[in-house]
Amino acid sequence: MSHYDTKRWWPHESRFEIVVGAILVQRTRWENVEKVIEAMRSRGVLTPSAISTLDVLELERMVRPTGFFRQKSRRIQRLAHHIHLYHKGDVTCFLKRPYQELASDLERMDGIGPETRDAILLYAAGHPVMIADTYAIRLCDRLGLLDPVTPHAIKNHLMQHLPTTPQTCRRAHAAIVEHCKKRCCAVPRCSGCPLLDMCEHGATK
DNA sequence: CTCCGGGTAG
DNA sequence: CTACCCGGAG
Repeated sequence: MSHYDTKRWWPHESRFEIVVGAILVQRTRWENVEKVIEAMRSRGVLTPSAISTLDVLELERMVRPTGFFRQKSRRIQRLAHHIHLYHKGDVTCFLKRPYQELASDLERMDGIGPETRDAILLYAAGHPVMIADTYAIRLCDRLGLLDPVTPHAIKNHLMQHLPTTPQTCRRAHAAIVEHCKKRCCAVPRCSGCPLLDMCEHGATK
């Protein structure tokens, strides 16, 4: 798990790219996100100001491979417009504010729920936050770690048991995603799983 | 063909 | 709970 690093986990060339990617990746495979990001890059629109003035139909065409293209394109454009309007189009300016201020700012945005908010807080803004995504929820559920498996409970649980630096949060998140992709997927591959002896789901199979 | 993926809003 | 939506795997 120590060979994970942010660049590898969330490849990017700018902070804005992380923010856009966080919305694009919702219910979507990362490979499709990369295609869209690459299309945007070659079109030269990977800045808040460029996105906010872009024809929404053109944005839709680029976003299409990640699904939910009408929603996502508009949500990205609104976010870009917000940064363009209130932060001079400077993403760093938008991100480099006190945790609470940024968090509640993100929560007001259309298309940014708890998970996307936390992903942006961790990967783009560098705040130490654990991300309770589908993977973490499924894993905790099967392990039988928490009685009510809620995102909030998972977040607290993880942050209680790990030193909460941005680095450890990223590595923990990466490790959970990797494990769930390889083993604890929708149709789990329990045989040979390193967590089998501590897993309720595996024990009953 | 069906199912699934680093969710969110109503 | 459903709608939003595409691309890939099986």
